[in-house]
Amino acid sequence: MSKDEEILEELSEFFKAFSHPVRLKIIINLMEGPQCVKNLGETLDMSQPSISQHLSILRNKGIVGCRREGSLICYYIKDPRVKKLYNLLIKEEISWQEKS
Amino acid sequence: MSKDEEILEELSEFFKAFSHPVRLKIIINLMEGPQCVKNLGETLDMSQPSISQHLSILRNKGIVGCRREGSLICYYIKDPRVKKLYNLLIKEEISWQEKS
DNA sequence: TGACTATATTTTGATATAATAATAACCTAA
DNA sequence: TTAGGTTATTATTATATCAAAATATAGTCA
Repeated sequence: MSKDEEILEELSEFFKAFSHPVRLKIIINLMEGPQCVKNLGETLDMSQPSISQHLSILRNKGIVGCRREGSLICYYIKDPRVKKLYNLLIKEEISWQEKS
Repeated sequence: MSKDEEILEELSEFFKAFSHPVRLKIIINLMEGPQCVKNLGETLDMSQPSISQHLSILRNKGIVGCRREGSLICYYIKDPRVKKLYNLLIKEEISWQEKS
């Protein structure tokens, strides 16, 4: 695969991370700060395995990172492009998320 | 479906448009100006039905629009978010596309 | 009208993704 | 070490997406 094709592959994989409403929700939540899986599950009212699966997709793409904190595992936004994308296109659409 | 969920659905569908390398290529080409299907097919070296299928996906999401010009059908970027996204995240990655 | 060019749609089979349930792994604290 | 809480993985099934081929549609021009 040529260098150019690799770039397009990587970019399309990046966007694929945002192409599922649940993953969008997760990313939006993490934009407010690191969160443990348990909190995410409660906030989003979803089953633990489902959250965990979507987190593993985001992790494999390098979109998020995680660290253990005691008995919890904390996820955070890792890819700097996420913040840019969030500010440019996502933030303005999700008025319900606005923090004063 | 709640209003919020609809917004997330729409956003994720938008990003899904960018989650395939061929569609990225098409979008990048259209960012340089409207193109007919034939030109796209030649530029990207792909079969006509394949181009046409991806174009129809982009059309259904409102990402691109098209108009007939004589015997050709011309596609163009329609969704204003595309330009923002292109300038923010795509342009800088695709050095091979640079126009002097 | 008929032939030709350009584009779209449909169908099929292969592959990827998704949701759910079940289970495993890992930490902490008693 | 055992129990309980937290997270990850696996397996299964359903669904969606993809590529390729075949076919259909629509416009143009002789």
